[in-house]
Amino acid sequence: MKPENTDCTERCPVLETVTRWTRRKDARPGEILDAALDLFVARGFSATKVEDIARAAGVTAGTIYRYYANKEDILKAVIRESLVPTLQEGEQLIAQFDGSGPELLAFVIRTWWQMHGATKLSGIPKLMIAEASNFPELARFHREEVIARGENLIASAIQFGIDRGEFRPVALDVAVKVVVAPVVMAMVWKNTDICPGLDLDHYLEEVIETLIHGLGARPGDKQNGESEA
Amino acid sequence: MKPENTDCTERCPVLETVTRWTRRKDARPGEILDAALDLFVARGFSATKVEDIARAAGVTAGTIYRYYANKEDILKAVIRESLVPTLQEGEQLIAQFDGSGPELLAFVIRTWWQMHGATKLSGIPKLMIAEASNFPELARFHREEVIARGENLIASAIQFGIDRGEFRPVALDVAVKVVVAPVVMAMVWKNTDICPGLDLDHYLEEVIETLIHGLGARPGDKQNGESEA
DNA sequence: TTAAATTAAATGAACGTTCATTTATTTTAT
DNA sequence: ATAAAATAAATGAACGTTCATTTAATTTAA
Repeated sequence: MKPENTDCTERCPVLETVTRWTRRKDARPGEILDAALDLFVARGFSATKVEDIARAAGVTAGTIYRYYANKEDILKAVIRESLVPTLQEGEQLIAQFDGSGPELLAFVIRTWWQMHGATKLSGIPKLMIAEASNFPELARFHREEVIARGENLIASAIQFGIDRGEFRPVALDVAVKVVVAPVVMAMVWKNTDICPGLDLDHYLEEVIETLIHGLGARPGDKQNGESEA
Repeated sequence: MKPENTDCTERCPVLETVTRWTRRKDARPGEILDAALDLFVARGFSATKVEDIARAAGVTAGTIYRYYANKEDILKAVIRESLVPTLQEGEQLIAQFDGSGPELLAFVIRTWWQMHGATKLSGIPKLMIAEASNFPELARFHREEVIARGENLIASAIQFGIDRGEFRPVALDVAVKVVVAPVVMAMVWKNTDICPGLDLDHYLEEVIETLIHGLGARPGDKQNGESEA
């Protein structure tokens, strides 16, 4: 009986030949990023050790430096490969959507939650909030690659509703934050035990309800572009 | 001409005698907490070195351990001494308030912002979001001493509006989060450069407007406690 | 045989905490 | 009052870890 295979690095099927490890140049990066996302989300960027990522990915710390220049580079890659693609997908979904402004806004929030909130990606906002000030280059990357595009997406949905007279003519940059804030907080709460018992789905539906009626056009509203009375 | 007094620790007036330091048993703790809050907020808990706090407070690292058992204890003291008292103050203000439900909600949010958002204390939510999972005891302390009391405060304001028929009968625990989220995010944004150009006061007024109308009672609402039709 | 992939060990800086020692202040005894 | 004695504040160096990154040695695959 063989000893338990506790720290064998191979994951691919190995039949007869007992090799200590196998060369898997193409599979490594993905496995490293998978492990890194899990750990970054659970413990934060600083608190995650490169060696932990390595162990979770079935390699040694040294190996990681063959694929990524440094720890920051790992997180950038995680964002680039797993988060950014979903934004493109989201942009397409919105372009195809057919319905009212309020319906579009609800759709955007629910889709956002399905694609991020309900997945491991929900941990990234907390990560960036926590580490942005200590890793400015990381913050810049995230702002340009993720936030800017995500907010454009929300902005277009709100503008759509304003144009149809269903939302009041709020300042777009501010309104975007009003929509973004409760959703981002939901992701933060999901990845912290700050709010143990909260039913996030219930919360989100209430957010949608509140936003749609809170942003809704009202009798006395002046039209977009009009000057003060 | 004397050499510049670069690292002299004394802050009290010293006339002739050049002393390396003075004993200031009663002044030290406050100065240490002041410095600690600044640094914790700016850099996060983990990233703040005890020696940095010491230097900023005009003492040495060793001195800090005369007053606080460890780094976590410093943060607890900061919260206990600077944040918790403002909650008591807030509770009183609300008890005295005279006005409608929507007016009370707006008052609570503006007061909260004046007392926390506009001060250094605004950095604490970011701090807790960032470190809660790595310092469970700190998280528990914050949840019990700060969050629980703060949410009771919000809850009572919303309940007041529901009782007067001005707000619709939302689930209280969820509604509290709907109110809390955009304010907490404002504090987070204020302490990160995630949203560089945002006008937070404008944002907050829009949040208030949106919440009041979003939570507002509407013709078809069933009364609190009624069963489904 | 060789080059690329991977490991394992080494490096060096950082940091929370401890503690022996120094120094300022307070108390005591005269 | 005063000076010696006692107390307690504060220092600063050192310890013991931890951890990102580097380097050298090994293993694999072609």
